[in-house]
Amino acid sequence: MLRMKRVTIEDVARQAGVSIATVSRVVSGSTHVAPMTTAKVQAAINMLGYKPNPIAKHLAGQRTNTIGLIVDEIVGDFFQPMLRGIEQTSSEHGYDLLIHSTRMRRRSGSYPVAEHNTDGIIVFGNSLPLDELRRLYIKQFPMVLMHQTPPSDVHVPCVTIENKRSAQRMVDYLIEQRGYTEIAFLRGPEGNEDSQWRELGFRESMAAHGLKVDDELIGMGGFEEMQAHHTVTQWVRQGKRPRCIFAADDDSALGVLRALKEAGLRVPQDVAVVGFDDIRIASYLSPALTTVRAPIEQVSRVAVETLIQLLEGETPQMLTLLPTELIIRESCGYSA
Amino acid sequence: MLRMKRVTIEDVARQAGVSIATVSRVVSGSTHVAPMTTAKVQAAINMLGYKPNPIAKHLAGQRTNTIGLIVDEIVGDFFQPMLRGIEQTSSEHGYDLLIHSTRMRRRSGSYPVAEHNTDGIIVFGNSLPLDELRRLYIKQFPMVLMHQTPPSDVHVPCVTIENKRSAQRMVDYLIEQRGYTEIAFLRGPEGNEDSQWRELGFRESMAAHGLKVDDELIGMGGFEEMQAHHTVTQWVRQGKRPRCIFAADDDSALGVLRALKEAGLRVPQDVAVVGFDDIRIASYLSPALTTVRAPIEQVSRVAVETLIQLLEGETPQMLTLLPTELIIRESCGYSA
DNA sequence: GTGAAAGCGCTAACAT
DNA sequence: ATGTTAGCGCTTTCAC
Repeated sequence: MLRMKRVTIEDVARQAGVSIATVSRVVSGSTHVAPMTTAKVQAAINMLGYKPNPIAKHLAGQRTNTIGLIVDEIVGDFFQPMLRGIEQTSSEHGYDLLIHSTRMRRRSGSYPVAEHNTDGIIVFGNSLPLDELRRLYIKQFPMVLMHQTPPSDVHVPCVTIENKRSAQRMVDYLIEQRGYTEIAFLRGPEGNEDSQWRELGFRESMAAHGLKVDDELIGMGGFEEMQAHHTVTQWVRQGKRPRCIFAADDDSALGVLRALKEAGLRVPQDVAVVGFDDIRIASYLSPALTTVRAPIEQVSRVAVETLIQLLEGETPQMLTLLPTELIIRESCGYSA
Repeated sequence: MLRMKRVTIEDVARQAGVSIATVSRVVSGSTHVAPMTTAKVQAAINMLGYKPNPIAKHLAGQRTNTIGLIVDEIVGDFFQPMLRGIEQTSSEHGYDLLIHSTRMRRRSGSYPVAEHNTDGIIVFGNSLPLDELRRLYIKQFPMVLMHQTPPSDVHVPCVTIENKRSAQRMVDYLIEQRGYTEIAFLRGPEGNEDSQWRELGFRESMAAHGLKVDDELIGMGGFEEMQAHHTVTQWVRQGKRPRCIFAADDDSALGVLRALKEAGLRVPQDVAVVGFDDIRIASYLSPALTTVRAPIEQVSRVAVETLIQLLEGETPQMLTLLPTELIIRESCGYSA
């Protein structure tokens, strides 16, 4: 495809009767330029409709003015608010956004979004393998992690939510306000950090109330409707029937609800169910799902702001934990 | 932030004892290079860990290897499958993805994602004002429209779904299979093209069956729960009670369902409701929502492929209409 | 305050 | 088959 001839800095310089250096100065505002000269240059710029070419700027200036976002997979209710926060904040700060999903690809061993085309990146969860993370860290390439803390030898800022404390508060509520003593927990995927913290919060609350955690009632939910459904169906078949099930995320809570319904058990009368995330469906279910609302968009915003601090040479906070909100609805036994 | 000294093409050339041109040839594979030389260069590349700098490549080569996506707002259930399709397809073809939302911004009158940093763009809906669309078109800048046909003077490929035909089929079903004769229609936002085609399909089906469309029963849904709720609530207050309501999208169908419930009307016994899109919630509602499933991810894939054809100088299809699927659930009166 | 000129890292003629 | 070199459009010393 042929590209039309662009208006370059030279055209402007010629038109204004100055050198390209002066035009550059006027455009960037880096050095003082005589008011008259500035006016002439501005006039030429407007007349010609000059737009600086960012690519050339990047080559010369050694920066791209672009932020990269690396995610595992573009999927789930989680994704949209996350991207929204990142895009908006980047844009507000004048950065472009390059996005890349690492799922299913790994062409030639190198990642298409990294130091060569961005000034810094935001890494969601464990979308980047540890060795790549280390490589970038050693190179001192600016990056911020979201929803995943870095390994101890990688000293990079991290923004996430108060997983442990939230789970703890939820379980406190279930025990203290609803009077449940037998609570099952449905884990997220193997190694998922969010899930680990939530489980820890669950266990600490149970312990703090002098309640025993029955290991038979710690199951796999996989942050997935299907897996959770399977686990709970098995429980029911084996005669295990906890009074309450805490699913580590709302998607698995969906599976729990379906499994209970199929087993002829009523929610919340027979079994109470709570989730985590407050996905959109949560409030539309009947009974509506009690859950924890995570400020996903806010996490994104803070992540971008943290990265920009890094880019500007400031020293950002290394760990940011954003607070959540308990959303009490009918599925836990509450009624208005 | 200081950047480490990069390994450049010159370092490789020196190390391999050849010229930079030869290195460039080996890397790009553009011209035949003697096997021995190739081997030497490869060895040097590996040894030094050389990575070509895309920015320099872009400046010199006049292309960015990047596709831009322009959307209005990052919001809704629609967004995630759309982006997913675009990201995957771009990536599969070796393109990076730059994304920009035009909502709420318009810094310095120029758009941050356009001809200066991409080889071509995909424009969703009417996220780009007409004058900008024209400007790019006149410049012959490669672009493809999604879910919106271009104005007649802008000859650009467009990919969308069979809106009219789908609506028609839905209404055919409602009339022929369910026996409804009085059907209301809830429009999308003013000027939204999807909605216009859907309304047309609705009207044609009604006409084809010799049924009158009552203009009092054409209301505003705005592709939004709130607006739809408001409209239907007004209808009920005014004693209008259509036997069936066709909401132009599922979000508005949600508002319809809520309004009817609040008015004490049963779905589908008193009023049947159908939507369009098949958002995730649709199947979880009770009654589950009858709707039209749109192949959103597929539209994205085709849009990217079309753009790439354009970039490669081929002549793509100018209009692609992807078929949909009727999803019949309980809200229209169907029972298994 | 402003101009000249040296890069930034690479591609693509043009030579050889 | 390979080397030489002129850009790509801009930023940034370094002089004047």
